[in-house]
Amino acid sequence: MSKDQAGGIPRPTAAELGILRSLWKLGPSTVRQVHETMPEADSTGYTTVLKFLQIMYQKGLVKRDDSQRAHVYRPAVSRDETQQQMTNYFVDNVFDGSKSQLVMQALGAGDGTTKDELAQIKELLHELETKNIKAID
Amino acid sequence: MSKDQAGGIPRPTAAELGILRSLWKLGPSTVRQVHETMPEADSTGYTTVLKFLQIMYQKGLVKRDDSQRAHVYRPAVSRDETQQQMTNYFVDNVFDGSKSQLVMQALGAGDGTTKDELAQIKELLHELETKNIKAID
DNA sequence: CTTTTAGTACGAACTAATTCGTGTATGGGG
DNA sequence: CCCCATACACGAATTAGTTCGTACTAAAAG
Repeated sequence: MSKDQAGGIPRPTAAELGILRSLWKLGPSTVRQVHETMPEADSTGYTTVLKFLQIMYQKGLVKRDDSQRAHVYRPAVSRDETQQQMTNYFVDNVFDGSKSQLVMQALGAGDGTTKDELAQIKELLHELETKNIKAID
Repeated sequence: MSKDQAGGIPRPTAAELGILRSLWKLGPSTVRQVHETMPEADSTGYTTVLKFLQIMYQKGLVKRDDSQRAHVYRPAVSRDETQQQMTNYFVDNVFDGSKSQLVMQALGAGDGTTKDELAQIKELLHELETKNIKAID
């Protein structure tokens, strides 16, 4: 079962993703800042967060400025890129590669989509439709 | 970092999901059948598959009929249910709980959506819209 | 009846991911 | 100058997931 893809930056693990989410929200931050603002702040030790940031630095998931005593970390991968990558992987493994199946499942299930969001999606859908006439047909 | 949810059946791991996918496709099957029809058949040992089915049986992910010498396994969880569950978990962790963000991401990215699929989605969207007028608004 | 074959069970090795303790350095107050 | 608070590094324990070898059993073939 393959884990990461040719050349690129590896998919973050669950814990790594949690930290990336903090960084995406906070922007460049010290270990302390990340630790303090994490949802699981009290259940996770400071050095655990530190260790993850170090690992992630090695893997190339974050960049860091160590010119100050308290190093400042920032994401090396964008939120969009990562979401894209993880969604592709997810679709392949859970929906046999069918994006539309995923979309149906997500939209179909219960609540969670407001009028505005629906409108937004509809718009995107319309755009795609016109584009696809040329692309696929 | 939580792993499974109150009371219910745990999310399958990567390898377990692979086996479930086989079972969903094949229907009730022996270990041999699952093993032979797996995409990774040659790279995965027979006893590995056996072991997973045993583990999954313990966890309640599969049911089995052991009245014959070669036990027959079948999914204890439906494909839809599982996809639903895994999608919810995924959305929570990767898209901060926003289903519509996931949908946008999935639809937006490149190819992979045919005219028919778009039409299908549009239809579902329309249904939702009318329903939601009462539900949310 | 004996041998081969196809099956289950299960321990245990191995790998990946997570978590933290301990050592050590450094900058600022007293 | 010394101490304390705060920081990084890193080994190592722990937990989760994966993989397979080996032992044992039962049916079928000879």
